[in-house]
Amino acid sequence: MENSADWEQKNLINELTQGRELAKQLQLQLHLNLSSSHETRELLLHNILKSYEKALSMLKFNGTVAEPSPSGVGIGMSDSPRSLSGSPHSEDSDRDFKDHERNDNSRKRKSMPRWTQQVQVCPGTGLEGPLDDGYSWRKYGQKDILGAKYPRGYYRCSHRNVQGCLATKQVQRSDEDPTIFEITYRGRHTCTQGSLLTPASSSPEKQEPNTTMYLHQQQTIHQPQQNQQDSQEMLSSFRTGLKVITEDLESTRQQSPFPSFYFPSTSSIKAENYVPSPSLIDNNFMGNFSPSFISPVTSGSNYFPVSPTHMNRFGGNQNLHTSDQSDLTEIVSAATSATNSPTIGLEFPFGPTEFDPTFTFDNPGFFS
DNA sequence: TGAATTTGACCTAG
DNA sequence: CTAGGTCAAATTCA
Repeated sequence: MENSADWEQKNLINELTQGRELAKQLQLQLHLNLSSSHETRELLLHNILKSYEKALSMLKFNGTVAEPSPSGVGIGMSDSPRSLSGSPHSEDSDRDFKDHERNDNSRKRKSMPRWTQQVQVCPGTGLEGPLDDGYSWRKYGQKDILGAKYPRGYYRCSHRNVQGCLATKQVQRSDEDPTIFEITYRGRHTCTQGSLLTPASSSPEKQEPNTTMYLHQQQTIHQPQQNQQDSQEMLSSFRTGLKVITEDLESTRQQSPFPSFYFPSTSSIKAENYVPSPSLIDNNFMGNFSPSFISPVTSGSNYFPVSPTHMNRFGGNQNLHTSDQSDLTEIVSAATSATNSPTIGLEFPFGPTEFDPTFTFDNPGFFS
């Protein structure tokens, strides 16, 4: 496994290097076409370069240091899927079956991709709670978190039993700004939820009353590799407002060297869990992941106020992404970076008009 | 009545 | 040992 991981890592680096080169080329092109409006593009290019470089260094670093886990290709995360090694067995006396199940879950839990999304709701609406991301979730627990003012809610896909979908999410309200909810998704949906196409409408979720409540949304991706659901989730994010903080990078995607568009991500990279397990990759994660996310860290959070209208349109056009969620990912990262950068017009792969291109990037200092 | 949520206990990782 | 995450019985809701 380590070999494969190592291999993946190399590919990743290779990929990133290419991306960097491409960015450089673009930069050159820009120089040739000196047009005022392109200045911002140049800035973006710089960001891209920086992002790639940082990612590269990170990957290299991790490659040599952390990587014991089978799936852990990347960033040094503390989670070793196998760390469960010895404990569980010794104790199953009473809970045999439970144990099995639990072990299984734990294992998967750890190796599952994880990404965070922050959503801000409008205080005035009186609506509170996480928003609907198009999937139906069932709450299975709540826990007070140390240092957090509000408890964290644990949800799992309601199709878990029926379709064995292991996707889960955690919803944590920000103590500083109660209107902001941080939603951490884990695992991908293996179920076929029609709700994706028909968002909240049919969703049983009561936590989220209406999409109109969200003003902003931010997303932090800890792990790339997702499938449609990811993109869909992201899409839904866009649907509402959006803000994304792309954070991790994984760049496992090896096939498409270049995404339809790149963006420097200004967000912070947390790289907490990074586990591109072969199986996942197999599934097709890699195929669609765009490196655009490799972003250096920037702490800020940026919000994208998007009008409901746009969002709706967004949601309504999900089919556009059926085959390539990387677009979304990219979009997401773009958005993220966008939030911090100077005014720039974004062009989304699926059509500029779908998403309000009037973003204003206000990037104070890029990442550095 | 069935389904979803709540809640306290249990388990695991760090 | 502690905090986070999950389970499952009890409770609530539609």
